[in-house]
Amino acid sequence: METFIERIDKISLLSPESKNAFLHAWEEWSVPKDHFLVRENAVAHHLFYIKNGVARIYYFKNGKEITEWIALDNQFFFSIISFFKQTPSKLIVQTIEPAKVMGIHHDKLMTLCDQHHDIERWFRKAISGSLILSQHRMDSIQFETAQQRYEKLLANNPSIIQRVPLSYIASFLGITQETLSRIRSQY
Amino acid sequence: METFIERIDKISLLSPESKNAFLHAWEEWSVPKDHFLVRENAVAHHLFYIKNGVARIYYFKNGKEITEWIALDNQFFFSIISFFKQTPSKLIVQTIEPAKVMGIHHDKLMTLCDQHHDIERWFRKAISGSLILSQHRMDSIQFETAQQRYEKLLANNPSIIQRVPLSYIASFLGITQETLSRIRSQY
DNA sequence: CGCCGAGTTGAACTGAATCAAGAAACGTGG
DNA sequence: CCACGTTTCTTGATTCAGTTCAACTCGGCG
Repeated sequence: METFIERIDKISLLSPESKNAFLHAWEEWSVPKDHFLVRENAVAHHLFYIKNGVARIYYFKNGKEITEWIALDNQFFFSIISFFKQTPSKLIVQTIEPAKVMGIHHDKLMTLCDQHHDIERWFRKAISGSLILSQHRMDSIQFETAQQRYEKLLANNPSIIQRVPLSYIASFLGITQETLSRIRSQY
Repeated sequence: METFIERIDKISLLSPESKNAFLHAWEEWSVPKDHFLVRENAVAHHLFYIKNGVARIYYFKNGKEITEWIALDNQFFFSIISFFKQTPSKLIVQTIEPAKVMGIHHDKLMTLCDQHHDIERWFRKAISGSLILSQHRMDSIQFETAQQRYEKLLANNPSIIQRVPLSYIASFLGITQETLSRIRSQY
């Protein structure tokens, strides 16, 4: 299994000193199911990494939950707009399984970016990766059918079906629960 | 009118030396209407800034043109995935009006990012901005109706209607030309 | 046992796409 | 400056993927 350090190195290599400073800046929490990492209308102070477990990012739109992201083991995730702008947002970040979560505080990360050029580079590359992901997701939502999106999810992430309620997955795919149910019944 | 330097400063301030090195790294071209800045299946070597004129980013999907972005005066724009990965892509970047365009070569920018911490920071912040934009656009495509998207475009960018053919705008909004025409006829 | 939340199924509806003609605007050569 | 062809835009009829609303099934658990 991939470790946190391997995951960091994969994005961009750091000097030993930077790496040391960087790793010490992360906190680690063991949290139960349904634990809030960021509450509604709060500022997202942390960039997260989920070591194991599942978390999701969602919000309420006309009284309905919209799941914007689901993060499984060994993924970085954060409430993008709130974290960058350091302003409150509707987005809620919550675990949906007991989880081991790492987090680095925004201010701490900014300080480290100022002090260590290679951490700044690391962060720049991490964000580039998010931007690429975001573009792919947009393309998927705009041009793929519900069925295609579901199949892609299955292919890339088979375990998600066992671990995440159908309603969250549907919303994450940008469709209703009923539609997802109908798609699944075809198999 | 906003200058190139003001636009750079707005993203993140640079030291005088860095700014000098940075500004000298940009090339400037005066190009006619319909000039290719990046051709199909080519690698996007440049990050662009359009001083005046209009450019668009598009590609062919099942024989049809899909307009992914339209850049008007004083905007940065680039073929995101191709530029970051430095791999060929279907995306074509082309002017649709005579334009004054600035561009910085990928390798040059990477070198400057290595040499100047504050240029690295500048780039990081620029990308964060793109990521925020990308998130907003995704939200818009997923939840807003064609009408709402059109009205928002009108509000944010009234001049675009005079300067860009309807078919490009429709595709940029993620709808067909016919639908856009029907929306417009309601006024 | 009976309830309760998660998932399924059915029928009607809808926003937008598609396909197919027309109408307007545009520019190029006579 | 007009005629002609081409491109751009509009209008109409039909179709479709997915939503909505409502009822129903199933498995677990107090």
